[in-house]
Amino acid sequence: MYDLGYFRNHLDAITARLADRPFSVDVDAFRKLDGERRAAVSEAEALKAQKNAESAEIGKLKRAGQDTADKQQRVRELDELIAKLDDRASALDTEFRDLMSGIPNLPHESVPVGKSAADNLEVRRWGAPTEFKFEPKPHWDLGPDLGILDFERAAKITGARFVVYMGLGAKLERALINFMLDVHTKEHGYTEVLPPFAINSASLYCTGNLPKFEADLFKLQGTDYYLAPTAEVPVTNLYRDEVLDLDSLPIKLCAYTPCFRSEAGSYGRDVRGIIRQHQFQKVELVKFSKPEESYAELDKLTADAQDILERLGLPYRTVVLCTGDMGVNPAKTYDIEVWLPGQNEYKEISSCSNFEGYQARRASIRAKSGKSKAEHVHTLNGSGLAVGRTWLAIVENYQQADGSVVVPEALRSYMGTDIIRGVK
RNA sequence: GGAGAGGUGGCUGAGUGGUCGAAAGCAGCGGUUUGCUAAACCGUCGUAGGCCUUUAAAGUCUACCGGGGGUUCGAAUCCCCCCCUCUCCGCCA
Repeated sequence: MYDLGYFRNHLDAITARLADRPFSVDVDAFRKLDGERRAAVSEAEALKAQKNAESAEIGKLKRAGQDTADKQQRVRELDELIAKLDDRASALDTEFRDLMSGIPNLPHESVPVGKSAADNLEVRRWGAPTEFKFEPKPHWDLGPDLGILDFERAAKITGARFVVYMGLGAKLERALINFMLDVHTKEHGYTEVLPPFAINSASLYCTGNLPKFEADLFKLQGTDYYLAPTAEVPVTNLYRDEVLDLDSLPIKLCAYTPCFRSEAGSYGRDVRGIIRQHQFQKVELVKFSKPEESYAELDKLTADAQDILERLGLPYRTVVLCTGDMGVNPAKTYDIEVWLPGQNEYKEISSCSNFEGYQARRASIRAKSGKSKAEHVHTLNGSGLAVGRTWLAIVENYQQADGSVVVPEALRSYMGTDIIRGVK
């Protein structure tokens, strides 16, 4: 959501930059609707002012003991007129809001122009793709062979795109969660949050998941609650409708949650293994920043996520998403892609974004210090990391010729073992 | 699930039909006083939208006292529904 005054006054520049996404702002429709809406509001408000004045008059006359029947009748008639104008004004206002909330965020000036993932800009590469003296297997073979992943039973108890982790597989997931939370809280300065996993529609609206992406969510029947698609939603909404102390910024939070996504529209993509599931675990990083510091904070947040991969010895690269590949809500996004030998490619394991004031305006998250007027903060978030994808990256990168998996040094104290062998 | 009490500005809290966008206090901001600090005193201090204006400010209007509907010429105040918080009872990991 844009600031209306800013949007009006920078219409040409905004329209030009959004064309890079590509998104075409219907400028004529905007101007027309904005004009009609303002005219309708003015008209209705003028009548309301008249009505309020007459009502006050009636009060005075009554206290003076005079008859006011005529005046009351006139206000009643005025009221009918106002009701009609109000209906029109609010209909136009709703239409206008829908138009505005459908306009994607303005890409930051540092975001490269491009059409697809092929145009993303690589900004960092760490390590080299793992080399093997044998043919590496994908995790969907390694996992079941080791008895640590069970797709068939997951399909039985729930359905497709769910998985059961068994034994050391379950423990590896838990170890990763604890490892990530420990590094972020003890060394990167984040405060741990454990939010509700079910969230209401207002929260989803503020982060931009609703109304546009309702189809991607699981809704709890008979309630206004949805299963969280990411901890970004509950954690960003922590300070919805609040005025924070500017001096307390940046606020740095991290949260472990399961994430639930219906994956509507992704049929046929990543169908094998645990790359794309209806439920996956994630440790999320969220920041509330001063506007002037938000890009420095984005770089730090991205570095915090990369640090996890480096400690685990997993090769990765980081790209800036180009205008054509980024989501509608962020102003800038870094994707961190981990090397997966089983697929022979780099695959997204974290997405770190600066939303600037786009979410904060929807959610009314502001900050002030003493003399300053409350201003909207900038919100940022990124995966730190997607646990399931980290799990499979370890299994694939640390696999041995005999099918066992070496546990990365950093996880051994959490795992209580340095190797995962088959239980059969 | 049952019974009761509540939800008012950044915070605390008064306000049961018109003079209420809302007392008072705290915090903040500007100032006076003052070796410094503290204190005291004076002033100021909500948000959004419309009009006016080149913009902003100022001015003015509209809306907002948990959310939605209703009664009334007029609602923070009365009525209905919902949400949330607290207390007690029941149930329960």
